[in-house]
Amino acid sequence: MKRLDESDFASDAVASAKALLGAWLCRRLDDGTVMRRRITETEAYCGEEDTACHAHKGRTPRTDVMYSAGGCAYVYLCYGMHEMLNVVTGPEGHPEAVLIRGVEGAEGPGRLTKLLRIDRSLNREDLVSSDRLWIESDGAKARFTASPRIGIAYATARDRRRKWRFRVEESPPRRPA
DNA sequence: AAAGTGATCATG
DNA sequence: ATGATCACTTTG
Repeated sequence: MKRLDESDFASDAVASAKALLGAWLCRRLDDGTVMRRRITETEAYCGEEDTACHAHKGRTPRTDVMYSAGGCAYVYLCYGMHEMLNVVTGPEGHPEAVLIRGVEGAEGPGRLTKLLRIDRSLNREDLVSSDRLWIESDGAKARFTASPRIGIAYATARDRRRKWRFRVEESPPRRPA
């Protein structure tokens, strides 16, 4: 098991979104407890050209963090109540991020942040060096399925159609021998 | 099906 | 200052 570093977050959001499936999202609370959950679902958001991406209208106070080099967290509040966790990827200056949509035991972007107590105080947290939030992986590639992204009705039809949502394939039900 | 909730950004 | 919008979840 290896902690992901700068090089692991350097690739584009689509590649990163696939690679993060099966990796462990790790969180250390102030009281010292550490939680680790396997990532089961991700979505890629890919630059100003991607009309589904928050940064498609350019750099604003909120999207500024997406322009930094891959490896930090982008956490924002959605619908006034759900904290959403993203991992910024790619080179500095190009706003790409992977939305973490689910971990084992907490399917749904708002549920996993609640479970792992992730909120906007972790916005801009450096996942490479932080002792509060990081990712580990054994490098194994998970089998996954690709489908269109959720909740992006505002995007162009072309971008709505892109299959940039990725989910680990469920292990086949074990049959008695 | 619809509410609940508040930050964000574009408009004035 | 105001108002529309929103990468969602829960409840009925």
